[in-house]
Amino acid sequence: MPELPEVECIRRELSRSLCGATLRLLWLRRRDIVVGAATPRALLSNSRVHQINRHGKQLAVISDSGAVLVVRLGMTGQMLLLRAGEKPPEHSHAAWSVSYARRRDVLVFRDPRRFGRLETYASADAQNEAWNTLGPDALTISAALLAEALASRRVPIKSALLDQHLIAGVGNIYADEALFRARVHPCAPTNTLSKAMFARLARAIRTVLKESIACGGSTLRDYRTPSNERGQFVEHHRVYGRSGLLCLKCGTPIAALKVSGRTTCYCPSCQTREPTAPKRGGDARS
DNA sequence: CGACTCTCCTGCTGGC
DNA sequence: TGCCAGCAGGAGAGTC
Repeated sequence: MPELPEVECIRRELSRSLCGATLRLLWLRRRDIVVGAATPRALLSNSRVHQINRHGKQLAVISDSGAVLVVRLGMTGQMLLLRAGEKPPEHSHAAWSVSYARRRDVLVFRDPRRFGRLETYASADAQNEAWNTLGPDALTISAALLAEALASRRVPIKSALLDQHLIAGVGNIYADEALFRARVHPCAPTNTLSKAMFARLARAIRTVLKESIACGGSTLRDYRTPSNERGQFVEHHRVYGRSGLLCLKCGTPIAALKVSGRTTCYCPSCQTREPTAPKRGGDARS
């Protein structure tokens, strides 16, 4: 499922392919995936792509006309670039022709499970207003910002990390991976985390997201880049999807439980529920 | 407001 | 071999 690293990989590839090109809406097979006006104009038909931005897991395609199309991929959403004439795969809901200087391609929004959405905005201001309800972007989150966003919550830290209004971009995979790297138990109440724990967690979130981007993201099953490539970061997962296997650090079997209804994998030995007791001579180094 | 639970969706998996 | 329940999960809506 696309989380921040996957969406960032998609953004980079789409930026290379679409910026400066003109889109034309070819078809919209399902009106119900569109939030807002679903007119060709709102869907950027006959608009030139100026820029593609990302915040958290969302993409914003900014057009020269001022209209903005926000793409939310949900669990199984894909933005695919097909050659003209290539048959769009099943569950493709919208398609645009992409005019370049010399060739044409087809951009397709595909989403089998249909948790994804296309949101249309008449202006960048309207779109910014929507993004302002999201928390700070996880890729550059600082310890201070993370603590500020979360510290007053009493829910398990894992639940807080999944709430896009608190911090944007972390989903189930990277929440588990970051908590493991920060040695924080997923059920630890957020308001009991020490300053040192928030510092480790912020660093772990940035690191794991950057490493995943460098690997092209994590493909469990559905995720593909616009040119249909799989991401390779699954091979670097330390806890997610490793329930019952041994912790790579200490050899304890990785455990699984449910937090906020989400499968959560963690190492019962490496990840502590309580702040580390300060050692003689000061708090543990991060 | 915060914290839960429910709901939307399809495709894969495991049990019988 | 075939059927079906169960599960996966992002995020908004609804409830308390």
